[in-house]
Formats: sequence, structure tokens, C-alpha cells
Amino acid sequence: MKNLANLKLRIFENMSDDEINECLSKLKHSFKKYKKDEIVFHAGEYVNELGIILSGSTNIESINFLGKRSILANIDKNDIFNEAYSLLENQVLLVNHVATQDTMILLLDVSNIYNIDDNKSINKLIKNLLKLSLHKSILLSKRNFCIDNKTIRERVITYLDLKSKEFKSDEFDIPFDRDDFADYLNVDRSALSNELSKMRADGLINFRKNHFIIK
Amino acid sequence: MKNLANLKLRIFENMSDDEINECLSKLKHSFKKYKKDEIVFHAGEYVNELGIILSGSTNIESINFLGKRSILANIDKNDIFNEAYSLLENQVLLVNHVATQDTMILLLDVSNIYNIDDNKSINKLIKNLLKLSLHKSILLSKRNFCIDNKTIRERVITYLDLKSKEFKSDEFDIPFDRDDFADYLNVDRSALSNELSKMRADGLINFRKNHFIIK
DNA sequence: ATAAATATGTTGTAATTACAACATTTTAGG
DNA sequence: CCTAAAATGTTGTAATTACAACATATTTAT
Repeated sequence: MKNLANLKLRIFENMSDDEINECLSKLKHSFKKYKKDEIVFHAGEYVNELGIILSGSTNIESINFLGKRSILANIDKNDIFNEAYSLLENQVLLVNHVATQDTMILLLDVSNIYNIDDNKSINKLIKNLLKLSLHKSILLSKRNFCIDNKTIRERVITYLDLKSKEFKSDEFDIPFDRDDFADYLNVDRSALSNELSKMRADGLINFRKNHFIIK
Repeated sequence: MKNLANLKLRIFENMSDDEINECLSKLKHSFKKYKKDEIVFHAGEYVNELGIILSGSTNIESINFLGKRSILANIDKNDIFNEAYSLLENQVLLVNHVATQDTMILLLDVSNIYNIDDNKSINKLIKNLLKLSLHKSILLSKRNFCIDNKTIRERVITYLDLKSKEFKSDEFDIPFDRDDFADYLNVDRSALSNELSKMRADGLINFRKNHFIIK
């Protein structure tokens, strides 16, 4: 269906085509396409499948007991999702995974990955999963560095500063519209718009839609 | 120095004494004791050592650019810390790890764990590290479920609810004093004390120090 | 046992945000 | 190109919290 080696996915890093195919022969898998706003995994499900973004992106969002939505992270090409719920037993999914655009995903059934007899290819895959899990932790922790600030302005500055370092540039697109950005920073959307305008008036930033310039 | 097999550590789950010793022979390691409030790892360091709590506990805390402290999680026996920074390359530690009581730690130098020739014991260790990394993600995500609520009361309820499920009881000790609890929930300490008193007056909870009862 | 230090609780006020309601701008569909 | 829908921006107000200052309770050291 796809030549996965050509995609240079980090989950298959340091693996030959043969090794990749050996893993895929041992683990059920499928390729699926999702359109914008389609839910890939629903909170409440028990899912054995690990998700790997081939193209496009998804948001991890949680809905609290009052119905308030939060966005925990934007997951991009190469990143994995649902790893904690698929690679550990008896973990009910607590979040939704929502496509933010047309998105192609590799779904890998990892339910018996630990039961496969000692196998070099699978061991390589597990090493890569470990690294990706750790990268994912860092991704998720970045939101905390934003939210741990008290004011909206401090949260915005922290977020834009992180993005600026990521892109190594003062000018970049963020993966959120205002509504998503507000739910990521855990603030009210209109309050965020208001604060962004003030920051522009104060000469700190410039922006248009999801394109930002730090001054 | 210690018979690690007897400690039934999850990092050595499903491993024989021989396998554990083989890993320890390939990876430099040491045992260290820390007293309350001692810092195990400082933000800003590059550390190759993975920490494994043998007894006691530590807090993961971050200090933001304004000097405000947040507590991201309390790490207990069996949990690991500094995994993302030691098992990935070029990651500078962004948080402090602080002992919250007398704490015994196994420090495992994992800087060349990926370079060791295919080895059954090391492969088992890596599988365990993957699982522990995923557990750690879930632990860290619990704070988000608290903080994503708007009011102090909602945050407290969410936290106590999670703890209640964890202990399978309406009565339990939390691992934080008021100051730490406030920094975990990302609220002001006095505002938290105030809200806790109101919740007691409203008949929702009872508490004394770090012992809580949900009604 | 007592004093000092630390932890927790209380209260009033200023600062900040959430929320609602509406205005303006941009996008998408026919 | 025009219209409807969606996204973003603006403003005023009520709600909530942070903060400061202080009170009370508990723990520690001597």
C-alpha cells in the first residue's frame, strides 16, 4: 500500500526495508485517511492500535467533567499517539485524537508486541518506540511550561518563545486557530484575542491568523 | 550493595538476578541517599543518569522565567525520573528533582544503552523502560486533568477524585503539604487553604494536614 | 516545657480573566 | 461575485484569584 521506508519515519529509524516488513508481518496494521475534524480515537475506548502520523496532523484534546475542552498537544508527522493506551494493558483512553486537516495515519496493532519471541526487528522497533515515547513526553511537557504562567500574556510569550526556538526563527506559523490556541493555553478565546491585540499594540509581536512574528 | 531483585522494581520486571546483574555490569550505576529538600538533579544540567526511586519520593518541579515554582508530579517508589533527558541525546534538563523525604535512589548511566550489542537482558530492560516511560506519561497527564479546570474547587475535586480511585478509598494521604499542593494545582497557597475550608464547610470533604476524606 | 520556626488558615483588596453580546474580517460555497 | 458561515476582534461586567498582611496552629530544637 505504501513504501514506508521512503517516508523516513522515526518509528522505523535505523531499520532496513526487510526489517520494517518483518515487523509489519508480525503486527496487524492498516492505513487510514481522516478528514478535518474527524475523530481518530474517542475517549472511553480501549484501543490496541498505536497511531503514527504519515501526513497531516491531529490534536490531542480532553473534555473535562463540565464539558470544557482542552488541547494538550498538536501531533505532527512522525509523532505517535495513543502509545500509552495501546502499549500498556487495561488503560482506557482519556482523550480524543482529532484530525486537524486531511491526515494519513498508520495504525499498528501492538497488543502482543511483548509476546513476540526475541526478534531483532521487533527489538529495534521497541527501541524506536521508547525514543518516540520520550519525545512525546517532552512535547506534552511544553504545554505545562506555558500554562504554569499566571497571565495570558506570559503564556503566549512562553509558547511563542518555544515555537521560535523550534523553528529557529522569529517568524513562523503555529498549528492552531484562535479557538484551539485558547484551549491549548487554557484561556478564554476572546480574552486571548484581546491580549494578542494588546501585545501587538505594545510592539511585542505581530500576527495575522496563525502566522506570528516576534519582535 | 543491594539485592535489587528483592526490591521487585518494575524496571527489572521479568528479569532474573543474572539478567539484572548483566545489565548492571554493562551500565555504570550508583546508589545515593538524599535528605528532604535535597536536589537530585538541577535544571540546566545535562545528565546521563536515569533515576529510579528505591525508597522515599521526589517532586518534579519547574521554575518559570519569573521565579514561580510549579510541581509537575510526585515520583514514588518504582517510578523513574530524568528518563527523557538521559535516554535522548542533547536534551538539557528543564526541571529540578527534589527529595521530599529521606530517599534512596539508583542512578543508572544509560548514555550508551543503545550501543550495546544485541543483548537479551538489555532488550528486556529496554522493554521495561518503555513501559515505565508510558506510565510516567500517564502520571504527568493527571496534573493536566486537574489544571484544565478553571476554578480552584474544580481542580481540588479532580485531584482528590483521581487519588480516591488510585487508593480505592474515600480516605487517604496526599503526598503534598499545602504549599506543594498549591504549586501542583497551580494556584495560590492561601487561596487553596481558603477554598479547602469552604469545601469543608459545604460538607464536601474533611481533612487534616495531608489526610483527606471525601464525602 | 518553652521558644522559635514552620505550616496552615483568614480576610480584604487589586488585578485578571471568563463570559456574554456584539462587531468586523475572512473564508467557503454556489 | 455575492452571500452565508466561520473566524477573529472588541468591550463591559461579574466572578475568581493572587497577593499581602496577619492570625492561629503545629512542629522542632534546645
